[in-house]
Amino acid sequence: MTLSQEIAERFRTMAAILEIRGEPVFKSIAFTRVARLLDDASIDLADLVARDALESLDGIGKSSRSIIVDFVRNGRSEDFESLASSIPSGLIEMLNLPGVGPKTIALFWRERGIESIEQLESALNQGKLAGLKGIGPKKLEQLADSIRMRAVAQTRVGIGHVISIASTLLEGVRGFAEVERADVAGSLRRRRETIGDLDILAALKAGYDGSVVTDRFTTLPGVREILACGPTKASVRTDSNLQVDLRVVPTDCYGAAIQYFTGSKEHNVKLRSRAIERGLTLNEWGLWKTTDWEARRDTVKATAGLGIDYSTAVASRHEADIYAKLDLAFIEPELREDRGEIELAAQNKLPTLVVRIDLRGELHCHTTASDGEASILEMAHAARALGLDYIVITDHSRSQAIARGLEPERLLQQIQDVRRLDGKIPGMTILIGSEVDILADGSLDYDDDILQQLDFVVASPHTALRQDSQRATERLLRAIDNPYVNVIGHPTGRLINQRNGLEPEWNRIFEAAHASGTALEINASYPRLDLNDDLARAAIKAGCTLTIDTDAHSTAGLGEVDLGIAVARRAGAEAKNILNCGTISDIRAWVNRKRHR
DNA sequence: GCCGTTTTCGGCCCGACTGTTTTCAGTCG
Repeated sequence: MTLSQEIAERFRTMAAILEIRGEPVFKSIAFTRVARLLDDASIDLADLVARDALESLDGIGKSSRSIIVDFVRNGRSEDFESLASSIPSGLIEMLNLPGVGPKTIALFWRERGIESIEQLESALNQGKLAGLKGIGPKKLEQLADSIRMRAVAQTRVGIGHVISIASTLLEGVRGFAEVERADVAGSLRRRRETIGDLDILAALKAGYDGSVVTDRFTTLPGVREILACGPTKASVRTDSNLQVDLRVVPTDCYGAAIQYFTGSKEHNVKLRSRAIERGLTLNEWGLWKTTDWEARRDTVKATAGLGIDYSTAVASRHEADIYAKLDLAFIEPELREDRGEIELAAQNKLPTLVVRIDLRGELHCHTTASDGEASILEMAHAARALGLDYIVITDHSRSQAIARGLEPERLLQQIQDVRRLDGKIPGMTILIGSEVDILADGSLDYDDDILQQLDFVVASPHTALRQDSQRATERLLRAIDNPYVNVIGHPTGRLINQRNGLEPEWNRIFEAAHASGTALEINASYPRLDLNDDLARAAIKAGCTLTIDTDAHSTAGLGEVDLGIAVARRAGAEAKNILNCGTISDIRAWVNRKRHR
């Protein structure tokens, strides 16, 4: 975690405290906003503080600036500490309990002296919560459930696990006779790397009752528990403990609804402010002239949106119309995080995001020579069948003994094999490379006289992934400095929800990679997705070139690139930012330029 | 707490569902 991200956590804590203290919500919103700003991997906090330029960031004012400066200069902040000591620290954790919010926490604390989840649990067991205003038998039952479930409920699930569950449920909903169409919304549609809960949106055919759809949804296979079920919304928990929300809307406002339920929340908040500036109101039913909407609001509430005439809406049926009528270019779901995309859309300066067909080659994959399942030729054929023009064979280097990493002699033999096979498949160029280990000290697993015989070199860290930031920085810088290294493979070594991987000083890494002509990989295999979206975004901002590689260990693996594309799109990447969206000549030029610099 | 081609004060997005209520507060996204 960088210093900036650590300070972001402090601001989140302060926001939580303000909520529990019952301060005006806008204070905690402001602190949460500062936290989001500080999460951005590309900001150089030390530099901003040194230049006294913090307040140039939209959302940071006097108070926040002073707190940040204190943390950066002294490692602590009196403002933070006095706020933190104003409530017991155990209260903050209670916010994680589903169904428990700041008001409830404050009530328990004030009326019953409860200061932690543990105390809440024992008070519950001893019946001490009975008689509190607004707390009835159902609420007590829900509390007990929340406490029991808290360990599992806290973690967001990796996108690789959610996708198959989502497609099964989506297929189920699409099968209902009353449903015109259905899609995934929420963070899965935005392709975030982890998913809190799954959102599905269904369009109801004219003349049908939404309750029929939500009721039937709760009986789909895999549904374990029903959390809520009304005429327009149902919430369930699956056998795999994933919460799934279904929303049912009339077809006439499907576009507004999919926009609304795709989020992110922050993106939508800003969009609605933009609507207000134009005398409009934006909600899940449509974009309306505010006066029109106010005349309809009561009807909508009474009929769940079925009793209104959508032809008077400024936009409702098509998602693209919502953006167009707000004078914005269409914003792809992957960009909807309020990271500047609305401002870019207003100036028609959004990036043209990379798409799968932009990819022309694979730069990182394995064969039976190390731990892959297919031969060189089988991999090359499969790549050609996917429409690719070139493939680089990059088996593991010798230190990866467990993956049958190649000793220099076997690598030299493989060079001969590839030279012999290249040209056998029309339209496909086969290159010989290696995924060479970056050892803990930054030295490489092969000598330069071996590396210089290869067409392309991926250098990756596989071990010593817990080393401190300074050593990690020196390690990666040393690898980047090697003239034969063309891309750093899965630069952090992280695995989603399993390990954090290396946390070097990214500004130095990006600068060196850019200056030396070394690409940085977005490894598309789950659970790697490494670099992640934030770091990839910062890398592009720093002028770096990226690759999108499958790291395939089988012919099927070569096709599993979509999550990597998604990461690149979330980073705002265009084809020109991605090395393997170039031709084979571009790849050779990339290699030669670094060797002769 | 932050911000300003309507504002340096007065706003700050919007609605669904639940539970405990006789009309609404709290939570959630």
